[in-house]
Amino acid sequence: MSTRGLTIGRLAQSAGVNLETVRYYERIGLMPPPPRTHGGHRSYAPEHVQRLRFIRRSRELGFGLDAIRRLIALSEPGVQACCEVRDMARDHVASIDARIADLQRLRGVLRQAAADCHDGGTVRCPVIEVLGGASEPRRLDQRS
Amino acid sequence: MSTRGLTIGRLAQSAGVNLETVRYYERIGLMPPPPRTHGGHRSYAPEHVQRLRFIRRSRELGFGLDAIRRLIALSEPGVQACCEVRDMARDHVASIDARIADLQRLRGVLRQAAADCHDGGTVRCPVIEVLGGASEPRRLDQRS
DNA sequence: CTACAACCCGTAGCCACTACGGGATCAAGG
DNA sequence: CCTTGATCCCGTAGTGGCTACGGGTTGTAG
Repeated sequence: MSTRGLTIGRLAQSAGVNLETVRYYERIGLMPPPPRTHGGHRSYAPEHVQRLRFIRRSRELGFGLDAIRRLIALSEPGVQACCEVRDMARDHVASIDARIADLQRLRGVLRQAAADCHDGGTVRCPVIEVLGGASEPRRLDQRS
Repeated sequence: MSTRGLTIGRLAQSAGVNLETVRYYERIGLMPPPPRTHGGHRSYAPEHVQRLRFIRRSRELGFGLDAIRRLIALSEPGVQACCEVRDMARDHVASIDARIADLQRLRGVLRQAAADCHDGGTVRCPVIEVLGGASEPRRLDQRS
């Protein structure tokens, strides 16, 4: 056969994604199961590259896989869903704003503590003091 | 016994941490295994509250559990390790800065795309266009 | 036809928890 | 003393988004 498709490795490479990740996306239904060769190897068409790039770019922009699933559905041709997509983008911007604000607060506290440590003039380490200090209960999120 | 310690529930409550999380911290060696009552229930002393608060506060400030382990070791009385602690704080500030910069970039792209969507004058959805577009390979991190 | 790369699949690991289930224990009230 | 109900015990599995491993099969270039 002359016009056979891309192997999973080439697909992954041309979309800039790990090979194992492609299989993972297929398992969770984010990439469609492609046709197989006689021997069972996956054989992809150029549309698959498009789709995988779309997913990667969306991930880069911070969307979760569920959101990406929705974005894919909304971007199907024939679906007039620009407003919904725009709203998702706006919501996401808002959550990014919140994350940034959060990080800036942490940054402030830590920088100050590290700065106080400047010339070792204090008896106790100011950073440790900050860590030991009390604070309002605040929910921890799952990031490091 | 009159002066018996706190139950795990009270400890968790007074440090503002989930009860299951305390047991998790013990499993991974972040909290020491406390004495037990006759019937096998954990019995904590006030120092444990201190330590758990330290951990929670460090988590809030974005340190990972391994880093916290190091911070705890460095904050033991008698250890003169203020500089190392300060360096850890500085490193952490740097990584927070990187994350903020990253998020601000995403934010810019998304906001622009959402703004272009303003009055539906375009044929295709600008947000979808952005998601479909190419970009430099960039490592994805594990956050949503 | 033989090497060897690339693929197959299932499973387990990562982080930092959180949740569940079925049983034991504790403290207070009757 | 006995019951009741809250709390605790432990082990295990699930979360998100991958990544890695191992042992076997297939595809392809020389």
